[in-house]
Amino acid sequence: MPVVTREEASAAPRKPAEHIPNCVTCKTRHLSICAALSSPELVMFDQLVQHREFPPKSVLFEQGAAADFVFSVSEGTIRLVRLLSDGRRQIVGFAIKGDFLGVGLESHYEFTAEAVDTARVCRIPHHGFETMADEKPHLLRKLHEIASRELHHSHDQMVLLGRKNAEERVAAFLISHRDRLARVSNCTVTIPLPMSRSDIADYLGLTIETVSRTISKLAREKLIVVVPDGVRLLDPDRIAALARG
Amino acid sequence: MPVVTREEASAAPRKPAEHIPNCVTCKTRHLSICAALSSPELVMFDQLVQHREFPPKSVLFEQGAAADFVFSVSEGTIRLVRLLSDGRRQIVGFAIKGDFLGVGLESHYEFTAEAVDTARVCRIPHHGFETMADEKPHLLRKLHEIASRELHHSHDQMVLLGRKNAEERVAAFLISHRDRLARVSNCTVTIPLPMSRSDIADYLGLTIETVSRTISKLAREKLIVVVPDGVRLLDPDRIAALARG
DNA sequence: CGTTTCGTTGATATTAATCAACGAGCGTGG
DNA sequence: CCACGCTCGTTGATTAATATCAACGAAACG
Repeated sequence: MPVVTREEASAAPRKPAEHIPNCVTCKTRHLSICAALSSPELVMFDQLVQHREFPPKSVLFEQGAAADFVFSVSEGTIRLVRLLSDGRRQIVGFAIKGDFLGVGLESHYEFTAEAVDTARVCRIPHHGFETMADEKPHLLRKLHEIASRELHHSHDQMVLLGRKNAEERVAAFLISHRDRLARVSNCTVTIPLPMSRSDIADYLGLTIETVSRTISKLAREKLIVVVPDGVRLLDPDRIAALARG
Repeated sequence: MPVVTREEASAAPRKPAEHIPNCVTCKTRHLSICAALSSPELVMFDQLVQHREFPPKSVLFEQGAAADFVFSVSEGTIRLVRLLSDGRRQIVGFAIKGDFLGVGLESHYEFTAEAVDTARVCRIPHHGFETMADEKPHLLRKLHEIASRELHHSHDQMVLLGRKNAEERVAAFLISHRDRLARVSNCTVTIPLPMSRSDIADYLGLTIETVSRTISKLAREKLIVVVPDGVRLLDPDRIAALARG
């Protein structure tokens, strides 16, 4: 089964040509790891950073490969994928603007990261970043805060996967995704969903069909409206209540 | 339904009377957070530490409560519990000797911790510990390593909960638990399981009955033998293969 | 020594998975 | 430009895995 064409799946990231991005003038700075850095540190950081654009379906890095880079996401959506040998897939997270990849500073990536839509990232050589973290405790502290937040979120996800039914899972996904988007944009009730039903299913431990049916059910009950590439929450409170379980 | 008697559920920890534990002479030191500390730092650490013993079913701390202490486990097994409002329960982890609780340095505990059997812990006031971490980057670095390892493990658990069947879940639990025990004791094929079937079920996102049936099935297939308060692996390799999925 | 808890096993129910079909949208190439 | 193939999402019918309900024996406990 041919899944992707050579062009779109090319692992080679594109360098954006238009204008030169800069850490100091970066608008997503305060949302990202860079919020921990002072102005002079930002200048230093800027020396390390490589700006890259990954087209849809391209791979940022592969599970098990040497973790030569860490990443800060500037734009787009990235799925974080774990595979079983027989093809079963679990998505352990979606990274969006402001998110950091490689927070564990591990020597090898523990999941594969694939662009869902066009993703722009700051790519930082692992070694340089780690050196900087070792020299600047407040950066390490920020890194630890990020890891702690992710650990907390992964516990939420364990509750979801272990104990919630399909409807609760989908509702929880919508609310959690909305909350994350709200932090980095002005999204409130209309939630863009660039990822496929298959991605959502593999994130929620369900099948495509169950996700589709559940979304249809929520729509039938007038809790949401399905819009192109997303959903709109008609009754966010009741969705949130459902999500809680 | 009276679950526990006043005596055993009393939240008040006991102070061990026999001999005075000491961080410098502590035998589990190299397994724990303390591995990051130098000798003089250990002395300093010892000033902060309160040694406490928690009887079975007693609560170390409650989800949502102010995180006044962090903990290092010296002995015993502790279950880390998340509850839904309707009583559904998800155990997000079991802490054993060498494990650290409160790794996120969060202001409020994000789960409840309950002793499964008699648990001995080093309890450290949050504030003092955090101050020390802020002053000693290598301690913070160690903390971050621990958090990263836990994050990795929680991703494994997401794969388990989202995509593995009952047999794979039980096998994975046995192998993972064995590996953790092996790091801190000489356990290899006979795995002590102080936690109840109910605990295992709530950890694996299954019911008591399914856990029981699955263990019986593995025993019937001569992959394990059920022993009092544990199991013995007859064919660790095949169990491990099952666990992988 | 009764009572309760725990683990096990059996019978049945239920949820979500699987199998299947179909239409819309999209890109490709005739 | 249109036809074709492909992917994607949706919906329906059926199956399968696990949950639920129920009963029981053994061990633990007061």
